[in-house]
Amino acid sequence: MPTDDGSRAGESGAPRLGRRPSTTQAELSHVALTLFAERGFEDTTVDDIAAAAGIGRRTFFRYFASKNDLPWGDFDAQLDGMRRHLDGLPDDLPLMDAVCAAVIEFNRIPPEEVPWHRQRMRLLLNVPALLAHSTLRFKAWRDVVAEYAARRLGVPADSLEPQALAWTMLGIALAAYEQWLVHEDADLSELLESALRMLGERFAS
Amino acid sequence: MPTDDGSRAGESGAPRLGRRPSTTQAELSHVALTLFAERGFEDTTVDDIAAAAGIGRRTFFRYFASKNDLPWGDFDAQLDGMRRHLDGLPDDLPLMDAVCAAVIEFNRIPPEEVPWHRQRMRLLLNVPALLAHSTLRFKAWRDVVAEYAARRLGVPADSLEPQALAWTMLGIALAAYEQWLVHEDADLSELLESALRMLGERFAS
DNA sequence: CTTCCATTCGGCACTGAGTGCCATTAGCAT
DNA sequence: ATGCTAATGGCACTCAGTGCCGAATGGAAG
Repeated sequence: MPTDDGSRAGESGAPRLGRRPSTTQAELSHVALTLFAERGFEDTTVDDIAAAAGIGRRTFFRYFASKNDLPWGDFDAQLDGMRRHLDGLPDDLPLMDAVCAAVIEFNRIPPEEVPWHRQRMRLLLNVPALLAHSTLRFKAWRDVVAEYAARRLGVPADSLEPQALAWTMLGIALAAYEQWLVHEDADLSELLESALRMLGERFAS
Repeated sequence: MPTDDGSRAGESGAPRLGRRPSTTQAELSHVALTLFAERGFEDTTVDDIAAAAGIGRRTFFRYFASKNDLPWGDFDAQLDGMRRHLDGLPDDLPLMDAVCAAVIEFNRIPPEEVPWHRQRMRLLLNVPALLAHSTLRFKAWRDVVAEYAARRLGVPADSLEPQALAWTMLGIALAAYEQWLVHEDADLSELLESALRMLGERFAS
């Protein structure tokens, strides 16, 4: 999901009432990522970003609740995608297979967006403040997995089994991401598959 | 490790030079936890804590790098303990068994400290700011696991297999903790064992 | 075109975390 | 007393985030 610059009119059939927004989340995110790449995350202030985007500092905080949210873009939309993908899977597919497939599918990225995604993830996993903040997003991700697992297992989503499973899948995904960031030529999907396979073998013993 | 109030002299055989510290990490942590229990984490300022402890605000930040570090106490010492425990295990014990044993051992807590530990963990896992900050501590925990696994497997500690394993163990531990916090009468060790067993069974299929 | 209304903008002032600087204080040794 | 060492804590500063409120913008109704 690259910055959808240009036409920022579309939207749903709402009659459009009142003053129109002067920018977009994606636009701001794009501007900020560029600044972060130049000066680094810590050395870029919210004032810098607002100024570069041509808006007031106060306005910035109407588009993003915090500076830490900038690299995440529309994560919730992604989550909805994964939720739908999971719900669309046949119930006779073994639970682990389903979850693994969803994780791999969720992290499939078009080749042309790989560089952007790499930069974003490098920021998220390497800047301490962002890594810390990520926890809150990861929780939302885990909830998607846990809720699916809970449905399949016929138990509450906050019970041990779905929760443990969700944590495990997150761990696997992040371990794969860390490898992906280190090895420029690596393929994320392959790393994920390999990590998932490894876990199965290790636990089977 | 409750607050070691009273005699704050002991230490090693250092000749003690210069002015003595006017308080301790444990003391501050204790004061803060009490305030958090009364007013909540967000509504307790660092000024409040410093005032309650009878020190200057500036001094507070010489004992703790941030307000978020207060509930963690001497986590590094705990980590050293786990590291030593792992290194002391026989090499013919299967890797997974060793790691599982260490996780359970690491989270064994004396019955009299259970209430305190519960309050601390409830804070850490329920207050968003603390949960986010926890990520950084969890990373140190994961590194201990990953380094042990790496040694046993004869691969670099930052390679996929140890990292994925470390993430998984963390996830299991936290899933167990969440259950423990919800169920007043639950036993943490049993929850951990049950979660670990579950993961094995699920992956074995 | 004017008026009304919804919605966004953005300045201002404020809180609170965290930091650098530095003079002051407390303990120990000579 | 003098000197050395280490901890203290006040002060001023930066920056993230928030509440308040008037100003700007654009569509719709008159």
